[in-house]
Amino acid sequence: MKSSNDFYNRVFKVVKQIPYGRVTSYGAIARYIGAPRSSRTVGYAMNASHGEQDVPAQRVVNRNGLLTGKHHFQGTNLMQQLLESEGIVVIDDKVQNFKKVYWDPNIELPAFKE
DNA sequence: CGGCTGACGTAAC
DNA sequence: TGTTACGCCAGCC
Repeated sequence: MKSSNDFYNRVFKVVKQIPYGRVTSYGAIARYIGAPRSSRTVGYAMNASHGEQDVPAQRVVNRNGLLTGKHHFQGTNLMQQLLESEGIVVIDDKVQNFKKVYWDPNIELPAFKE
């Protein structure tokens, strides 16, 4: 197996492991699952995360801390509201103190374990 | 089977 | 330091 389906599965799994009040980037997840060049595909996988209620896609932003995928959410600023509800300061679709709330699975997590 | 698109990232200018 | 161009992998037409 280890096919595209697994790729999505890994992305979902990592995103689900994101702690409360923290955010991460697509590239970090991509690198963690073993696809450092598939950052774009990670975001694409997030598109399918809509079927996964346990996947806090709002905690996943780009390297700049910008809420690039907020447009894909139901509401116009639903993503921002969710992040602010977690204590994350979001101004102009940009995560403030991104360095503080940034959560890197490659650092926080020892290794990928199924 | 070929080509285009896309919630990104890095390099180059 | 800001902007532009390219690459990357997976999904869809």
